Amino acid sequence: MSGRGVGRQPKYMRIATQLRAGIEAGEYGPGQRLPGENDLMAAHGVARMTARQALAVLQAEGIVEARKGAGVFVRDFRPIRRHGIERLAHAQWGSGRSVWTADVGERNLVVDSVEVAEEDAPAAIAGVLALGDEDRVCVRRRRFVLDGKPVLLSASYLPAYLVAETPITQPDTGPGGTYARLEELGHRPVRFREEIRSRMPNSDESAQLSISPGTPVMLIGRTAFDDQGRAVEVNEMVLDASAYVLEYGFEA
Amino acid sequence: MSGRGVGRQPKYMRIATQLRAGIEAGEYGPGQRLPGENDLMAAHGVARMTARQALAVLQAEGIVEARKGAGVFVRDFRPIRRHGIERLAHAQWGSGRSVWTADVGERNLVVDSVEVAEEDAPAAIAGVLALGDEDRVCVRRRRFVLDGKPVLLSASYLPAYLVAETPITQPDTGPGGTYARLEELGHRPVRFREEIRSRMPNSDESAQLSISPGTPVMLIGRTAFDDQGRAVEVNEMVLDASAYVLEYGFEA
DNA sequence: TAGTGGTCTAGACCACATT
DNA sequence: ATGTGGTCTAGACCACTAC
Repeated sequence: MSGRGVGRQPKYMRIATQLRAGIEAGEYGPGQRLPGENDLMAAHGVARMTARQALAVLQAEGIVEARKGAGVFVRDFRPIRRHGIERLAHAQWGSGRSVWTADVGERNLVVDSVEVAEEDAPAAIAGVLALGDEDRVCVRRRRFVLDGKPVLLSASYLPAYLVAETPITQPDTGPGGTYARLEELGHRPVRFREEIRSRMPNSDESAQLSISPGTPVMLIGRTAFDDQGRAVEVNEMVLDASAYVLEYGFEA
Repeated sequence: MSGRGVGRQPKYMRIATQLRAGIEAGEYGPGQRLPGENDLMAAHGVARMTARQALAVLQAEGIVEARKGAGVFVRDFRPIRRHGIERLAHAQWGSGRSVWTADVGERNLVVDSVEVAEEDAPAAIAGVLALGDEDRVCVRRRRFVLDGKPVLLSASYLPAYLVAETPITQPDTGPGGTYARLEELGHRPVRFREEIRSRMPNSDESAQLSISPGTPVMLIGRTAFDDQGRAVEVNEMVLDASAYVLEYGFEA
């Protein structure tokens, strides 16, 4: 081999850096095709694996997307804004609107699939909801699709004995959704806590959200409390991080 | 080659899946070493590149960390909790405490480096702060280190003409920090907006936070408004996502 | 059909960390 | 000194996409 010690940097990294610069300079715009493996082999006189490695760097950074049989393309981002606080104001769900219409502006965010089940409570959930070992939970799993692309998985956990025989155990919870039903049950949510983390998706999340390599997920864990200070719902959400900006506004 | 069509899955993926299962089953605990490239080659009868690819999958998922010359190890996570709202309550900075002491509990989060400069405003910042083309900004760049590991980069932008000749242009802003000084200038922050995104780090962020492969960053963009509704500060933060949980609590 | 990215082999040398 | 992961070559066959 020749001159690896010279550049101080691995070849694949130099190639990746050069391509990245081209993208940032607008030489390759969003949606456009980059030089492929064969192009890079010829242009830089390297083996296929080395060219692949360079492209893999950009994929891992999430700025580029490989399409089998077609090429490698610059990714485009159009995240939607999720208002963490206003969207849960009582006026929103008190008036019969879906909590999800406030989010998206002109774009089309819809529920793709709903699945309701009664299950044993995972330990972490049971702890938050203050359930006993025997208590079960009602789980509402939903997937949301934006313009045809799945962007959000949601699993809502509620104490089974609390919501039994109510529309909450049905796919369609009726006007105002789960929170309006909880209010009718005497457990109006008055306080919320949201916890946000981020990590790379596991293979399951990756498949369900068809997440491209190099894209993390954001995890929102929301707990709803009634006026007794009692946790009545835990909602675990998994978001495609490239599709979302979360916003929180508050007073000092 | 033999039998790739049989398993329906690539070899490296089968190997990765098996290792992942071992980790989830506790067979390899946090901090423990996984079978290395040579082990996997022998155990599965594959070439080095294939074994590498399997380990690369787990690295990209952020659940495993390679240490050159030593081996591949299961990562350990101990995120710290950042309270997005209580921490900015007036009582916190009004009484002369640092905004950063409320966060961390027993652990040791300290400022590693401070850099203050007057610069031209980036377009996006200028827009939020409603600056003209000629206006400049005071930029306060800081890096925070938790138990020896850098976890947070912060860049605070303020209109230069507003903070000129004040302690805000000094590395040490005095008791209560920037917000206490803004209050003395008649621009007490009364409202905040935080926007949260997540993506993979660029090479600069990766280096400054020494982020391991497969770990995203969270970006918090905070805007502070005074009682005139005027934006007086924009703070752009980059967090190591494996080190943080963000928390927001609010009323319905 | 031609070209693309995806997987895989069987070698090699290197810098590095631990023993 | 040994073993580890990191880089790289030069081949190969495959499935897929676009024409």
